[in-house]
Amino acid sequence: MIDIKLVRENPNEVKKGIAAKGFDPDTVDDVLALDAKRRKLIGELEELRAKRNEIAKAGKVSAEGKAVKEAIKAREPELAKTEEELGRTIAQIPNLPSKDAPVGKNEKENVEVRKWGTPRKFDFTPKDHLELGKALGILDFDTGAKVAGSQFYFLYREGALMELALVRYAFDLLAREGFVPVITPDVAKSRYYLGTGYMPRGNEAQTYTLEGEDLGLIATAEVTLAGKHADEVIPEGNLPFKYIGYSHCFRQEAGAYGKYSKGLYRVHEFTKAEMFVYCAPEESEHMHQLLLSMEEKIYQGLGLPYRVLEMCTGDLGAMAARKFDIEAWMPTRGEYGEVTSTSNCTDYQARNLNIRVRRKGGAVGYLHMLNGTAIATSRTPLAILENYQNADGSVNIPEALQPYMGLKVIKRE
RNA sequence: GGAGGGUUGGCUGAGCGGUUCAAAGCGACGGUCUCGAAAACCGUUCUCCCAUUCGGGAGGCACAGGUUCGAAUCCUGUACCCUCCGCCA
Repeated sequence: MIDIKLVRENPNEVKKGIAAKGFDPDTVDDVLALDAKRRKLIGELEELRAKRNEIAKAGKVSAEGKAVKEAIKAREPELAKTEEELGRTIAQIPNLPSKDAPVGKNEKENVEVRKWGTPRKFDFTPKDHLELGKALGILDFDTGAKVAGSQFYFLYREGALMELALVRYAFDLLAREGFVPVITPDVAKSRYYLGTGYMPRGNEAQTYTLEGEDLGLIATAEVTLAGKHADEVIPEGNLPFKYIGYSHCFRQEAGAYGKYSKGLYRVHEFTKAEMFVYCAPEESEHMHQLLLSMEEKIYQGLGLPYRVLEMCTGDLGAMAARKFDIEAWMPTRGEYGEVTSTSNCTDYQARNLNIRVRRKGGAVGYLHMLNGTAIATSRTPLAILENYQNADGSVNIPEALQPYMGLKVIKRE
């Protein structure tokens, strides 16, 4: 949620930020009107309550007291309704983009920050990961579809081992950097998936919900790691908290079909190691760069050529003030494809989940929250299979994973 | 799944229908003292609304309803935590 005070005091700046993100700036006027209405109702109601308190002091049954009670009861629903409406409306205002975020309408205007590595030139026609995985007997979408539906898959043998190796590789690397390894639940209550911005309904619905329960399958450990400290006030001296979380991730991907959606690029369930940071506001920009540098370290370690993109304002989404993606080279696509994303959500999620910091001076305020992909074990194996393939259909294992897998190449005799 | 017990400001913890407009302690912050610090002493330390200078008012005791002139306190429902039993990886 955005700071209502910011909307009141600086409506034009808020409108500008909203418009840059491609959201409707008129929402600001709706919020201001509802806020004014709310304050007027509070004034009236408080006057009545003061009267009630005065009458109650007399300490006896009174007809006037009864009348005031009825008047209060009659007015309270209108305030409740206004506040509910205000809450719903203000939730539609996204986090404002950072001043550093490049202005742009959509993903076409994202800015390439840098490139690392050189895409390999093949002296044979490279196969895509589906063909490679099937021939090697390590990746099986057919059985996934049979048992769970389309866009689910089974992993076998080295495919299964590679997933575990990738997770372990990322966990070991990040634990050395001071991130606390965490395994979280794969489900969370609605408050947490909604508070982190994952909707179960609508055009871009992500979250699967459990029938008859206030629970949803998480789309990322960001949800559970953000929920971990909900309603807490954390002493400044204890920050930052840096976590590397493991979870399965479930996504409806409603309406997300395109030419690159096949195979491991877009699936309903995958495993992910996700970084998550809580820090003081003035530290968040630095932490964001730290998360990005961790991601680059991971992909450099895997020897996958990549480029870093900074999202323009129009492609930031509601939560992020600033966001970087890493795109790894995907040979059969002939271009780079997203494998990580790191967002600085500033105080926006913290306000949703009521997570605050107690400053050294004694003041209390919302802290900043950031997330970043370490390894998604769907898209990263995709990139490994395609980049490390040999003419005979075997696939080399990146050096960094060899100790975890105990082999150097995946091949079938 | 069954039976009990519990949930109070940053923390510990009183209160169990009207001198409590949530006691007390701890911690934190400001001040006095000091060359400086510690100790001691004084003050501040939930949220919202109005005045925005002194201040005034309302709400808040897990959450949502209800009873009452008056609810942290009584009633109903829900969530979570603890103990025991059952079932089970």
